[in-house]
Amino acid sequence: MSRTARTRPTLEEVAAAAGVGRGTASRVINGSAQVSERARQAVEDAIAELGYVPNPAARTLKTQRTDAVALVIAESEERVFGEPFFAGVIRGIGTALSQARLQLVLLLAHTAQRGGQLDDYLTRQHVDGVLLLSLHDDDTLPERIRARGLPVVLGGRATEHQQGAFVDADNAMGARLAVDHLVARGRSRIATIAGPADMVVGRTRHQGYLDGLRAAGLAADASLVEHGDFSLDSGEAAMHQLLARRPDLDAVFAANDLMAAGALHVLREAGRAVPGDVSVVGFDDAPLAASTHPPLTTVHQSPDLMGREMVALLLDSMAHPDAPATPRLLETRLVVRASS
Amino acid sequence: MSRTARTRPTLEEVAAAAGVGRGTASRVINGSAQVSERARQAVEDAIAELGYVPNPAARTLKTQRTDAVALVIAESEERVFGEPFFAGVIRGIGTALSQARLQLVLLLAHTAQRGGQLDDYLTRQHVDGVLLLSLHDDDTLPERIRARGLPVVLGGRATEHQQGAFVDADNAMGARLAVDHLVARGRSRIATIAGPADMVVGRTRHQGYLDGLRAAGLAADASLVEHGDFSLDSGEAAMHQLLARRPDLDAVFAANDLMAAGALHVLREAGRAVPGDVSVVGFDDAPLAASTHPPLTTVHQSPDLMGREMVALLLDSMAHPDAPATPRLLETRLVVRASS
DNA sequence: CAACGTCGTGGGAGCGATCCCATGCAACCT
DNA sequence: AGGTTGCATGGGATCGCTCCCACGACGTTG
Repeated sequence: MSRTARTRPTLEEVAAAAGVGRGTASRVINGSAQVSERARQAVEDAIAELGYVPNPAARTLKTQRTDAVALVIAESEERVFGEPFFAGVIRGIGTALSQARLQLVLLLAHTAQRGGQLDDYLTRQHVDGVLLLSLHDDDTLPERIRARGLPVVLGGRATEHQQGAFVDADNAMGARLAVDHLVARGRSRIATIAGPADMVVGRTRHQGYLDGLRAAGLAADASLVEHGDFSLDSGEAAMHQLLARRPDLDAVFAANDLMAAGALHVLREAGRAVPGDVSVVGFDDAPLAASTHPPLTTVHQSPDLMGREMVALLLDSMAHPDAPATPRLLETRLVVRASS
Repeated sequence: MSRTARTRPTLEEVAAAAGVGRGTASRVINGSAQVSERARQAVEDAIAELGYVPNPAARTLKTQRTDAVALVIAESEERVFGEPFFAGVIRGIGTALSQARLQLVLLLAHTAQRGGQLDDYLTRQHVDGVLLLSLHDDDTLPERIRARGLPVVLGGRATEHQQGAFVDADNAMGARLAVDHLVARGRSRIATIAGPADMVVGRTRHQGYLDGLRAAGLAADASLVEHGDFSLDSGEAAMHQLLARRPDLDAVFAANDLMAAGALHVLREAGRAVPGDVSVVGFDDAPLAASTHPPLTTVHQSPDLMGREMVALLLDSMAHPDAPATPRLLETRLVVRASS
């Protein structure tokens, strides 16, 4: 523990201390069955005694595995941090990777380096696999990485027809649940504050909203649709528009909680009782959903699980490089609070 | 570019293709001056031709440098993500490290692994230096790492008398600026919604508040002090308390923007005009500060800069292992908006 | 013109692990 | 008793790089 250990001990020294050969010591460390109990004990004692830690560089050089995985986050999407949802995903990733004893190398992809520096880095020489979070529609990065023979898993889809392995929340079904719930509450003039039309999440949740209306036999009405950009401000602005256009609306489904919170403000200022006059449902089940006034009914999705599933998928493709990529849609569920 | 490159080329092959020896090729790659123009050109051409990327494991094994830096985030403080401030710090760290061509290894320290796994990882064998974000008061991790001979830099202080290298915002001066500003606006019954008393940030900003009062010749009054936990809710609760206790207050300094936003809500509901009756100043200059009603006057600090300074300090101690650690306090400045 | 730097160069040694092969030994079978 | 199997073992070769030393060619100097 408190030895000055200027230079770390090598496997050779451990073997010597244990009175065995290098090969046997290596076998103990890598958990081979072909070792006598006596030798195993001696080696383990020596390891503890000397405070031995295997040198990962030497191991990588020989095995051609790095035991590291890259998490790439596009700079333009750096809001990724700062959003509780992505924070949760990263946490899930971290947990799952550390259980698998893999290192997490964080790559914040600056526009400058996207050219080639990033691509050069994403090689078997540096990492065994790649996780990608939140890409643009047109990004060819996944294909480029795959072309280099590295397994990739995306968090969220970049397009509706995403190729390869990805993990995404079942956004359409989530939105559908929200609308079903509003219908069950007897609402019939259900407005939506949709996300940006140029983002898959936005489009998919909007589609789920439409599906829900159709299933309930309600007509889709463009005057009940307003788009926001997932920010609180945009939620407020959209709610103003909707109220002006359709003062008779009796429910609002917002594509995320932040916009729903904005809607709540505006409804309150406009003197509409929630949920008396208007029911409001959000999406995400973000921390703030529990502390709005009134607390927000919302569609729950689990960021932590998303991160863990991304890692699970990646481990799969690392183990079976030629198996076909299996996307995974994560279940959502409705959390009913006081706003509906 | 599009070659199938099943196995990456080695330095040996580059040298052969360029018609030079391994040594010369290595010199070109590492920018040695002792190379003829002709040889340099030949090697560079061969590198481009073959798509050569040096094998970092081999390099590390030989040089004993990893060219990687760990960023350790304590799990209990995982809110770190999800907060715009820390998101900015991480971004600054990422930028600075990539400019220095260092890799960022993210370690989310789970309580389980804190025991020894984490300690074992933090060795010269794995990383060249360590960045620590947001520790608990009693954490001995920095000392343990330093004992292993690894440079460490903290972001934020764990105690008032923090040993070693750290970067922190000048919180006391920032709070002082806020109070000075309120005094200049003619306010004299200045309340504060302070942070938790068991956090250095909370204590330091509170101290700055007291300093400001003293400088203005105003008496510190316990009835004008309420503590929150940096959340919006706690800001609202604190504001209720303050109003009940001191209906005559004419200004509030909140230790962060979120609590200030909570205070704004409560003041508005209580019918106090801001800034007519009460001036409000926050701390952080978080994104939300610009979109409160009214927009919030606040103390600006730059998370991005904090991240970059942490890296600068770390690079320093990596270059001069025996130089004394120099902490760095970052300037803050007041951003005056409509709330004061 | 011999002696001596200087400069560019090639290639050996070695970093610390893993893998594999050859070996020794005990146990089991005929 | 002799042969065969099986298991635990030690150590050589190897991964791809950097460092260092030795060497030849050239220019400078006494």
